[in-house]
Amino acid sequence: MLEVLRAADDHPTAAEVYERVRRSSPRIGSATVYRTLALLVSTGRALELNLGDGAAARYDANTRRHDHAVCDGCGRAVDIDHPVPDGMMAEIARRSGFAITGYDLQFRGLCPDCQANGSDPARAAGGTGPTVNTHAKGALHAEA
Amino acid sequence: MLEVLRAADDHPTAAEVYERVRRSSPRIGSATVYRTLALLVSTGRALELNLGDGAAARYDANTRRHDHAVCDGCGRAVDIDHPVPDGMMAEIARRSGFAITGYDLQFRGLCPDCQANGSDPARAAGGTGPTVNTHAKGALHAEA
DNA sequence: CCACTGGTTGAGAACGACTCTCAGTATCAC
DNA sequence: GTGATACTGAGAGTCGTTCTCAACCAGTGG
Repeated sequence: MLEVLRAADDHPTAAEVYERVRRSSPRIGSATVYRTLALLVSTGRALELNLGDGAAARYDANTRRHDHAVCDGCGRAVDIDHPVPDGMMAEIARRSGFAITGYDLQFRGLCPDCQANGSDPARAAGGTGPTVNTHAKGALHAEA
Repeated sequence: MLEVLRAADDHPTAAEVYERVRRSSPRIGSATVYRTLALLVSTGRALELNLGDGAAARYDANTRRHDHAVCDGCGRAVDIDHPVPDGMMAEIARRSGFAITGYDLQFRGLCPDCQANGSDPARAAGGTGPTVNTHAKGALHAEA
């Protein structure tokens, strides 16, 4: 199961992981996939991502701290490695009174493929992309 | 409905909005609440938030661009107004190739109340907080 | 070899959040 | 009043996820 996750360069949902694992172990059940995924996350061997489109959680075998850029066109998510400056964290902790332990940053926009395919492609570059319309929710926090 | 949202200084879920609206309009149905909420979001009069704990979406009548700090203890979310520097956006756009239209930033940690009530309070300060255990998912991306 | 124990599994039911469908109702112009 | 149109509430349906439970398995002791 970890192998499946490591082999995936996209960020598969639990359902996608289930489907891929089933190719090698056809008798596996979805409960086992969810259980194992939760175990991997709790032992720090995988990361669970909520990419804010209200759709299913996604999983990532890259456990280093990193953020994501999510395409409003095809739903694809790519890794971003560009930490928020410590000074900003400290400033926010000071202003809010919170003891900040971590953060979660996602950028929204159009991936290079969707930019090339027009400004509002109908998930042209997809493949494993979700089927929900992420535009309504994708507008969340966006200020073009 | 907008009034209910504006009167709320927390970030109510759709179910909480439904419950509050029902006090003044007892015959309203949940479908109408979801429809109206979606309308408010699409016309830019409210913001929909996915606070990454896998729970229900939350709504916010504060439509200015802002971020949130979410308490791992009680689930409370407070507004943060501290934009990511433009230079960082440009750098990420350049490196990823994305046309970035917006972003979504959440900090995780313990709110002042939960810090005062011990390091792992059983949602002591709650009230309208969600009932799910956000710790498993709260660990998402956190590096204490 | 067999019985027992404890952990893991798969199937399917259950759950919560959300969306869809559809009949009923209100509103409007005529 | 009549018909067209839009909106509403109730409830069923969908989707992602979790729970339940019987079946299975490995290990242990006899």
